[in-house]
Amino acid sequence: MLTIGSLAKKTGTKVQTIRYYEQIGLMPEPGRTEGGQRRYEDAELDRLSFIRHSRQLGFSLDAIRELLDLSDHPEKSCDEADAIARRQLRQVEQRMARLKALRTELKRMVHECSGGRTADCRVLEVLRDHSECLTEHDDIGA
Amino acid sequence: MLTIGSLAKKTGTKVQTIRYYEQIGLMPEPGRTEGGQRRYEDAELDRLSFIRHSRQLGFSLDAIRELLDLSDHPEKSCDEADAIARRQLRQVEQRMARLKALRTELKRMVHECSGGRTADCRVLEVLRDHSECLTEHDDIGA
DNA sequence: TTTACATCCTCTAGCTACTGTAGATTCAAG
DNA sequence: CTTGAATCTACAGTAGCTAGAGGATGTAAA
Repeated sequence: MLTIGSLAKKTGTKVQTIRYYEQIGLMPEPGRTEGGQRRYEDAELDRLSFIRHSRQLGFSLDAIRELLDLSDHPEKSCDEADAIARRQLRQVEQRMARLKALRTELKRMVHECSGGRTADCRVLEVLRDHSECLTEHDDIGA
Repeated sequence: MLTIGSLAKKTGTKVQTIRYYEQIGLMPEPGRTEGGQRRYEDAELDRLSFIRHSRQLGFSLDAIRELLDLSDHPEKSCDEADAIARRQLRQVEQRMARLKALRTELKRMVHECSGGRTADCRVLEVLRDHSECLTEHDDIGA
Protein backbone atom coordinates (compact mmCIF):
# COMPACT_ATOMS: atom_id res chain seq x y z
CA MET A 1 0.00 0.00 0.00
CA LEU A 2 1.84 3.06 -1.25
CA THR A 3 0.92 6.69 -0.85
CA ILE A 4 1.06 8.80 -3.94
CA GLY A 5 4.21 10.44 -2.61
CA SER A 6 6.16 7.22 -2.22
CA LEU A 7 4.97 6.01 -5.60
CA ALA A 8 6.24 9.28 -7.01
CA LYS A 9 9.61 8.81 -5.36
CA LYS A 10 9.98 5.21 -6.50
CA THR A 11 9.28 6.08 -10.12
CA GLY A 12 10.89 9.50 -10.34
CA THR A 13 7.56 11.09 -11.14
CA LYS A 14 5.99 14.20 -9.66
CA VAL A 15 2.87 13.72 -7.59
CA GLN A 16 0.90 16.02 -9.85
CA THR A 17 2.01 14.04 -12.86
CA ILE A 18 0.57 10.85 -11.41
CA ARG A 19 -2.73 12.57 -10.79
CA TYR A 20 -2.55 13.93 -14.32
CA TYR A 21 -2.04 10.42 -15.72
CA GLU A 22 -5.08 9.31 -13.76
CA GLN A 23 -7.07 12.21 -15.11
CA ILE A 24 -6.32 11.35 -18.72
CA GLY A 25 -7.02 7.68 -18.09
CA LEU A 26 -3.46 6.42 -18.41
CA MET A 27 -3.41 5.28 -14.79
CA PRO A 28 -6.45 3.64 -13.21
CA GLU A 29 -8.32 5.18 -10.32
CA PRO A 30 -6.65 3.72 -7.24
CA GLY A 31 -8.20 2.75 -3.92
CA ARG A 32 -8.70 5.43 -1.32
CA THR A 33 -8.41 5.67 2.43
CA GLU A 34 -11.47 6.65 4.44
CA GLY A 35 -10.20 10.19 4.36
CA GLY A 36 -9.96 10.09 0.58
CA GLN A 37 -6.22 9.73 0.01
CA ARG A 38 -4.98 7.52 -2.81
CA ARG A 39 -3.32 4.21 -1.99
CA TYR A 40 -1.50 2.17 -4.63
CA GLU A 41 -0.73 -1.52 -5.16
CA ASP A 42 2.30 -3.07 -6.81
CA ALA A 43 0.41 -3.46 -10.08
CA GLU A 44 0.11 0.27 -10.28
CA LEU A 45 3.77 0.72 -9.49
CA ASP A 46 4.59 -1.57 -12.41
CA ARG A 47 2.27 0.29 -14.71
CA LEU A 48 3.71 3.65 -13.81
CA SER A 49 7.25 2.35 -14.23
CA PHE A 50 6.31 1.14 -17.68
CA ILE A 51 4.89 4.54 -18.52
CA ARG A 52 7.90 6.45 -17.23
CA HIS A 53 10.38 4.20 -18.94
CA SER A 54 8.49 4.57 -22.19
CA ARG A 55 8.42 8.33 -21.78
CA GLN A 56 12.17 8.33 -21.25
CA LEU A 57 12.45 6.49 -24.53
CA GLY A 58 10.52 9.29 -26.15
CA PHE A 59 7.19 7.54 -26.68
CA SER A 60 4.19 9.85 -26.76
CA LEU A 61 1.40 9.30 -24.29
CA ASP A 62 -0.75 8.07 -27.15
CA ALA A 63 1.85 5.53 -28.16
CA ILE A 64 2.13 4.44 -24.54
CA ARG A 65 -1.60 4.02 -24.42
CA GLU A 66 -1.36 1.62 -27.36
CA LEU A 67 1.54 -0.23 -25.80
CA LEU A 68 -0.31 -0.62 -22.51
CA ASP A 69 -3.32 -1.90 -24.39
CA LEU A 70 -1.18 -4.51 -26.15
CA SER A 71 0.40 -5.41 -22.88
CA ASP A 72 -3.04 -5.92 -21.36
CA HIS A 73 -3.98 -8.37 -24.13
CA PRO A 74 -1.28 -11.02 -24.34
CA GLU A 75 -3.12 -12.92 -27.07
CA LYS A 76 -2.65 -10.11 -29.58
CA SER A 77 0.14 -10.11 -32.09
CA CYS A 78 3.49 -8.71 -31.17
CA ASP A 79 3.74 -6.99 -34.54
CA GLU A 80 1.93 -3.90 -33.41
CA ALA A 81 4.25 -3.29 -30.50
CA ASP A 82 7.17 -3.85 -32.83
CA ALA A 83 5.73 -1.34 -35.31
CA ILE A 84 5.36 1.28 -32.61
CA ALA A 85 8.93 0.77 -31.52
CA ARG A 86 10.17 0.95 -35.10
CA ARG A 87 8.26 4.15 -35.68
CA GLN A 88 9.85 5.56 -32.56
CA LEU A 89 13.29 4.46 -33.69
CA ARG A 90 12.80 6.22 -37.02
CA GLN A 91 11.82 9.39 -35.23
CA VAL A 92 14.85 9.21 -32.99
CA GLU A 93 17.11 8.78 -35.99
CA GLN A 94 15.55 11.73 -37.75
CA ARG A 95 16.01 13.90 -34.71
CA MET A 96 19.61 12.83 -34.39
CA ALA A 97 20.36 13.67 -38.01
CA ARG A 98 18.79 17.04 -37.53
CA LEU A 99 20.68 17.75 -34.32
CA LYS A 100 23.94 16.79 -36.00
CA ALA A 101 23.37 19.45 -38.64
CA LEU A 102 22.47 21.99 -36.01
CA ARG A 103 25.54 21.19 -33.99
CA THR A 104 27.74 21.76 -37.00
CA GLU A 105 26.21 25.15 -37.60
CA LEU A 106 26.33 26.17 -33.96
CA LYS A 107 29.96 25.16 -33.69
CA ARG A 108 30.79 27.25 -36.69
CA MET A 109 29.00 30.20 -35.13
CA VAL A 110 30.74 29.87 -31.82
CA HIS A 111 34.20 29.36 -33.22
CA GLU A 112 33.98 32.37 -35.44
CA CYS A 113 32.93 34.80 -32.76
CA SER A 114 35.68 37.36 -32.63
CA GLY A 115 34.71 38.82 -29.28
CA GLY A 116 34.21 42.40 -30.38
CA ARG A 117 31.07 44.47 -30.60
CA THR A 118 27.82 42.82 -31.67
CA ALA A 119 28.09 44.80 -34.89
CA ASP A 120 30.81 42.37 -35.95
CA CYS A 121 29.43 39.30 -34.22
CA ARG A 122 29.47 36.22 -36.38
CA VAL A 123 26.81 34.57 -34.25
CA LEU A 124 24.26 37.18 -35.14
CA GLU A 125 25.47 37.32 -38.70
CA VAL A 126 25.01 33.62 -39.20
CA LEU A 127 21.54 33.79 -37.76
CA ARG A 128 20.75 36.64 -40.08
CA ASP A 129 21.94 34.72 -43.10
CA HIS A 130 20.04 31.70 -44.28
CA SER A 131 22.13 30.98 -47.32
CA GLU A 132 24.74 28.76 -45.69
CA CYS A 133 22.04 26.88 -43.93
CA LEU A 134 21.47 23.33 -45.05
CA THR A 135 17.97 23.09 -43.66
CA GLU A 136 15.07 23.93 -45.87
CA HIS A 137 11.66 25.21 -44.87
CA ASP A 138 10.58 22.08 -43.10
CA ASP A 139 9.22 21.60 -39.65
CA ILE A 140 11.31 22.54 -36.70
CA GLY A 141 10.81 19.47 -34.60
CA ALA A 142 11.13 19.55 -30.84
CA MET B 1 5.09 45.98 -49.37
CA LEU B 2 4.30 42.38 -48.50
CA THR B 3 1.03 40.90 -47.36
CA ILE B 4 1.19 38.60 -44.39
CA GLY B 5 0.59 35.67 -46.70
CA SER B 6 3.57 36.35 -48.93
CA LEU B 7 5.75 37.04 -45.90
CA ALA B 8 4.63 33.68 -44.58
CA LYS B 9 5.55 31.96 -47.83
CA LYS B 10 8.94 33.62 -48.09
CA THR B 11 9.92 32.58 -44.59
CA GLY B 12 8.21 29.22 -44.33
CA THR B 13 6.05 30.42 -41.48
CA LYS B 14 2.33 30.06 -40.99
CA VAL B 15 0.26 33.21 -41.10
CA GLN B 16 -1.07 32.61 -37.61
CA THR B 17 2.45 32.19 -36.33
CA ILE B 18 3.41 35.64 -37.60
CA ARG B 19 0.42 37.15 -35.87
CA TYR B 20 1.39 35.22 -32.77
CA TYR B 21 4.92 36.65 -32.88
CA GLU B 22 3.40 40.10 -33.13
CA GLN B 23 1.14 39.39 -30.20
CA ILE B 24 4.01 38.37 -27.93
CA GLY B 25 6.08 41.33 -29.07
CA LEU B 26 8.69 39.42 -31.06
CA MET B 27 7.62 41.08 -34.27
CA PRO B 28 6.70 44.77 -34.36
CA GLU B 29 3.24 45.97 -35.25
CA PRO B 30 3.38 46.51 -38.99
CA GLY B 31 1.67 49.18 -41.07
CA ARG B 32 -1.89 48.58 -42.16
CA THR B 33 -3.95 49.26 -45.24
CA GLU B 34 -7.03 51.43 -44.92
CA GLY B 35 -9.05 48.27 -44.60
CA GLY B 36 -6.86 47.11 -41.72
CA GLN B 37 -4.69 44.45 -43.37
CA ARG B 38 -1.04 44.15 -42.39
CA ARG B 39 1.65 45.26 -44.85
CA TYR B 40 5.32 44.44 -44.25
CA GLU B 41 8.62 46.03 -45.26
CA ASP B 42 11.92 44.32 -45.98
CA ALA B 43 13.15 45.03 -42.46
CA GLU B 44 10.37 42.88 -41.12
CA LEU B 45 11.18 40.14 -43.59
CA ASP B 46 14.76 40.16 -42.31
CA ARG B 47 13.63 40.06 -38.73
CA LEU B 48 11.29 37.16 -39.31
CA SER B 49 13.98 35.27 -41.23
CA PHE B 50 16.29 35.75 -38.29
CA ILE B 51 13.65 34.44 -35.94
CA ARG B 52 12.84 31.39 -38.06
CA HIS B 53 16.45 30.52 -38.65
CA SER B 54 17.12 30.75 -34.94
CA ARG B 55 14.11 28.56 -34.21
CA GLN B 56 15.42 25.99 -36.64
CA LEU B 57 18.63 26.00 -34.66
CA GLY B 58 16.59 25.23 -31.58
CA PHE B 59 16.76 28.59 -29.84
CA SER B 60 13.84 29.33 -27.56
CA LEU B 61 11.75 32.40 -28.19
CA ASP B 62 13.27 33.94 -25.08
CA ALA B 63 16.76 33.34 -26.35
CA ILE B 64 15.77 34.83 -29.68
CA ARG B 65 14.42 37.86 -27.89
CA GLU B 66 17.83 38.36 -26.32
CA LEU B 67 19.60 37.85 -29.61
CA LEU B 68 17.34 40.34 -31.36
CA ASP B 69 17.99 42.82 -28.61
CA LEU B 70 21.74 42.39 -29.03
CA SER B 71 21.36 42.71 -32.73
CA ASP B 72 19.43 45.97 -32.27
CA HIS B 73 22.29 47.42 -30.21
CA PRO B 74 25.51 47.06 -32.22
CA GLU B 75 27.56 48.84 -29.57
CA LYS B 76 27.03 46.05 -27.04
CA SER B 77 29.53 43.31 -26.51
CA CYS B 78 29.43 40.23 -28.64
CA ASP B 79 30.10 38.04 -25.64
CA GLU B 80 26.47 37.73 -24.73
CA ALA B 81 25.48 36.46 -28.14
CA ASP B 82 28.35 34.04 -28.00
CA ALA B 83 27.24 32.83 -24.57
CA ILE B 84 23.73 32.20 -25.80
CA ALA B 85 25.04 30.24 -28.76
CA ARG B 86 27.34 28.21 -26.53
CA ARG B 87 24.49 27.44 -24.16
CA GLN B 88 22.49 26.27 -27.13
CA LEU B 89 25.35 24.13 -28.38
CA ARG B 90 25.63 22.47 -24.99
CA GLN B 91 21.94 21.69 -25.04
CA VAL B 92 22.17 20.21 -28.51
CA GLU B 93 25.05 18.02 -27.46
CA GLN B 94 23.18 16.82 -24.40
CA ARG B 95 20.17 15.97 -26.50
CA MET B 96 22.30 14.10 -28.96
CA ALA B 97 23.93 12.03 -26.26
CA ARG B 98 20.55 11.21 -24.88
CA LEU B 99 19.13 10.26 -28.26
CA LYS B 100 22.12 8.02 -28.91
CA ALA B 101 21.35 6.06 -25.78
CA LEU B 102 17.70 5.84 -26.68
CA ARG B 103 18.52 4.64 -30.16
CA THR B 104 20.65 1.87 -28.76
CA GLU B 105 17.87 0.69 -26.53
CA LEU B 106 15.21 0.95 -29.22
CA LYS B 107 17.37 -0.99 -31.66
CA ARG B 108 17.82 -3.72 -29.11
CA MET B 109 14.06 -3.84 -28.57
CA VAL B 110 13.24 -4.01 -32.24
CA HIS B 111 15.84 -6.61 -33.11
CA GLU B 112 14.77 -8.91 -30.35
CA CYS B 113 11.10 -8.95 -31.25
CA SER B 114 10.34 -12.54 -32.11
CA GLY B 115 7.07 -11.81 -33.86
CA GLY B 116 4.84 -14.01 -31.72
CA ARG B 117 2.12 -13.06 -29.29
CA THR B 118 2.50 -9.95 -27.18
CA ALA B 119 2.92 -12.22 -24.21
CA ASP B 120 6.43 -12.98 -25.48
CA CYS B 121 7.13 -9.60 -26.97
CA ARG B 122 10.56 -8.28 -26.09
CA VAL B 123 9.48 -4.73 -26.85
CA LEU B 124 6.97 -4.74 -24.06
CA GLU B 125 9.30 -6.66 -21.82
CA VAL B 126 12.06 -4.14 -22.21
CA LEU B 127 9.67 -1.30 -21.47
CA ARG B 128 8.49 -3.13 -18.39
CA ASP B 129 12.03 -3.62 -17.15
CA HIS B 130 14.05 -0.66 -16.04
CA SER B 131 17.09 -2.58 -14.92
CA GLU B 132 18.94 -2.68 -18.22
CA CYS B 133 18.23 0.94 -18.73
CA LEU B 134 21.18 3.28 -18.52
CA THR B 135 19.14 6.38 -17.86
CA GLU B 136 18.47 7.44 -14.33
CA HIS B 137 15.54 9.36 -12.98
CA ASP B 138 16.40 12.59 -14.67
CA ASP B 139 14.30 14.82 -16.84
CA ILE B 140 12.97 13.52 -20.07
CA GLY B 141 13.88 16.41 -22.29
CA ALA B 142 11.93 17.30 -25.43
C1' DT C 1 -4.61 13.15 23.91
C1' DT C 2 -3.21 16.89 21.85
C1' DT C 3 -0.39 19.13 18.77
C1' DA C 4 2.62 19.81 15.09
C1' DC C 5 3.62 19.28 10.52
C1' DA C 6 4.40 16.75 6.41
C1' DT C 7 1.63 15.07 3.06
C1' DC C 8 -2.53 14.81 0.81
C1' DC C 9 -6.92 16.65 -1.49
C1' DT C 10 -9.44 19.45 -5.46
C1' DC C 11 -9.50 23.03 -8.51
C1' DT C 12 -7.74 26.33 -11.40
C1' DA C 13 -4.40 28.53 -14.12
C1' DG C 14 -0.05 28.64 -16.45
C1' DC C 15 3.82 27.07 -19.39
C1' DT C 16 5.96 26.69 -24.78
C1' DA C 17 5.19 27.49 -29.31
C1' DC C 18 2.24 27.28 -31.90
C1' DT C 19 -2.28 25.57 -34.74
C1' DG C 20 -7.09 25.56 -35.91
C1' DT C 21 -11.73 27.36 -36.31
C1' DA C 22 -15.77 30.62 -37.00
C1' DG C 23 -17.69 34.31 -38.94
C1' DA C 24 -17.00 38.69 -40.87
C1' DT C 25 -14.35 41.82 -43.93
C1' DT C 26 -11.11 43.33 -47.59
C1' DC C 27 -8.44 43.11 -51.80
C1' DA C 28 -7.42 42.32 -56.57
C1' DA C 29 -8.62 40.38 -60.94
C1' DG C 30 -11.86 39.95 -64.63
C1' DC D 1 -19.75 44.86 -60.12
C1' DT D 2 -18.90 40.39 -58.92
C1' DT D 3 -16.31 36.69 -57.38
C1' DG D 4 -13.19 34.24 -54.64
C1' DA D 5 -8.96 34.10 -52.28
C1' DA D 6 -6.83 36.20 -48.55
C1' DT D 7 -7.24 38.66 -44.48
C1' DC D 8 -9.23 40.18 -40.00
C1' DT D 9 -10.34 39.30 -34.71
C1' DA D 10 -11.18 36.36 -31.09
C1' DC D 11 -11.15 32.31 -28.93
C1' DA D 12 -10.23 27.33 -28.15
C1' DG D 13 -7.18 23.52 -28.39
C1' DT D 14 -2.67 20.80 -28.63
C1' DA D 15 1.20 17.91 -25.48
C1' DG D 16 2.76 17.02 -21.20
C1' DC D 17 3.10 18.52 -17.59
C1' DT D 18 3.91 22.15 -13.42
C1' DA D 19 2.60 25.46 -9.84
C1' DG D 20 -0.27 27.51 -6.49
C1' DA D 21 -4.27 28.41 -3.32
C1' DG D 22 -6.70 26.91 0.43
C1' DG D 23 -8.16 23.32 3.01
C1' DA D 24 -8.28 18.23 4.88
C1' DT D 25 -5.79 14.08 6.48
C1' DG D 26 -2.34 11.02 8.53
C1' DT D 27 1.18 10.06 11.78
C1' DA D 28 4.53 10.51 15.29
C1' DA D 29 6.21 12.74 19.33
C1' DA D 30 5.25 15.22 23.76
